[in-house]
Amino acid sequence: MSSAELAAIPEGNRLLDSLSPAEEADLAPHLEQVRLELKELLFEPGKRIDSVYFPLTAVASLLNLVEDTSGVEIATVGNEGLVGLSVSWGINTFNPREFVQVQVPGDALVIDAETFAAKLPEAGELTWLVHRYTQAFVTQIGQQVACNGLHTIEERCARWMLLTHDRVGSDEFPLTQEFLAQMLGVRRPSVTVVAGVLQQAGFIRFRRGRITITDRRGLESASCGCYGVLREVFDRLV
Amino acid sequence: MSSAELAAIPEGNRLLDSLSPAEEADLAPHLEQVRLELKELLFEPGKRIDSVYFPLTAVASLLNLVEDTSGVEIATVGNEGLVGLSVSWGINTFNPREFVQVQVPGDALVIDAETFAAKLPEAGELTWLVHRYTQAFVTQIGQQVACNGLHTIEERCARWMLLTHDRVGSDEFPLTQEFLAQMLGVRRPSVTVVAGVLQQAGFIRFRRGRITITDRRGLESASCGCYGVLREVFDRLV
DNA sequence: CCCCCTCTGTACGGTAGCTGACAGAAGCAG
DNA sequence: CTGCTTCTGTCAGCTACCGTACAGAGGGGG
Repeated sequence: MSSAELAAIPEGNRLLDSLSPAEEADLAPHLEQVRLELKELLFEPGKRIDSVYFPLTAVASLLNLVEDTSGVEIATVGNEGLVGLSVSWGINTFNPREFVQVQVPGDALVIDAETFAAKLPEAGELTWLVHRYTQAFVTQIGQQVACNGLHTIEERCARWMLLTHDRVGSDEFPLTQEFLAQMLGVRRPSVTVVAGVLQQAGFIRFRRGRITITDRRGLESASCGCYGVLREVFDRLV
Repeated sequence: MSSAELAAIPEGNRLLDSLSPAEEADLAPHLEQVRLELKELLFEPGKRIDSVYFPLTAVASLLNLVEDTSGVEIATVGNEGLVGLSVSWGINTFNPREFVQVQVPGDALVIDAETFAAKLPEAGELTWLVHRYTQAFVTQIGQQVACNGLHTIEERCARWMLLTHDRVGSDEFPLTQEFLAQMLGVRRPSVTVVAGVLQQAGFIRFRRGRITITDRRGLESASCGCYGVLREVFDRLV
């Protein structure tokens, strides 16, 4: 990390953007802007959590290691949230069966975990913000439980693309079918098939590791209701 | 509710049992013992949370309303935890798409939500307890995400029975196949089939709305690894 | 320019679980 | 005992998805 301190917090993270000037000024000196690269691991199973990340344009996934799989997605975090939430309830060691990986490269703000934890008991805006995000985060995972059990791969693919699209703020971003298959916990050829359907319908375009969203509305119609639910939760709570 | 105040906290809830005598004495006057009946709703979608429950022998489920389903299970809470956790992060209105239902009738301790919330900022044992349980709770849901997507109905049935068995402290408890099917988000006949297999193997016995666990070890072998993971998490954190 | 590697498309047999429908059995109420 | 309700068992056909395998196609590096 460089030691360049920030005088003001760059815009882009929806949580931090809603801080008052006073709290922003208080926090800014402890934040630092970094670039997160594709597939970079932010937290690894059982390791110490020493930083908390607020994504600006990057998107990361919380993944669960199950048996032989290379990780099923539990939740995604982008500009609406933060990575390392458990610090807020005093847990500084990462879950031994989970890890966090960058899915879409981009920028993020970083703060030292202990510094962050020390700010929370003051019960200011930041604390309330984190509490609201906690609620949104737990709701997101809960929805994911239902979605994974009930909905088709096509619906879930669409949902995933929409959620990511909302967070990167660009119609095109890197994504391989292999990667998406891992997130959803399904076979890669299954993704190829449904991606073909969605592409045929004109909703998306896949091109060797990059996806372009060409028709959001269409994609929404192909998705299960979970997308709408999650979107609404984040709009309400963040 | 009766207004009978408790001088000491009855044993049975693993969280409360680990409090020191001093903190126990502090909390006891605010707790009250109640009986929770089968299928009773503790929290309903979008309603105010005015009590927090610490199950003794009862077990409750957090359920997600998805479209037309009558609720898919997100998490179960028994004597290892508490119901109404979001109060600890300042959220007093229940999620508009979730509710909590009693699955296995039994006793619980109740405390007024505001009284409970007021105790937390003191950062004593109780707070730390709640924080550890928060971590366990989030981990449980995360595991459920992976489990729902990857494992067979038979494995998930076994996992569910084992988790419940751990919490009720009795080999027999009420359970219909219809109910279990709803929890897992599958059809009832599918449950009948796998229940038949498990019964044939001598692990359980179903008798018109009641189940008896006859061979835990066997049941563990039929379950997916998720049971072991969750068990380990609760033992470590609670 | 060519090679190679990664990513994507496709195919075939197999199976878990679904839809829908119905029949039997256990227990309760009269 | 009789009847009704609730719970459990079973079946036949169907679909989504899996396991596995292989063939093409885009694109960067030499």
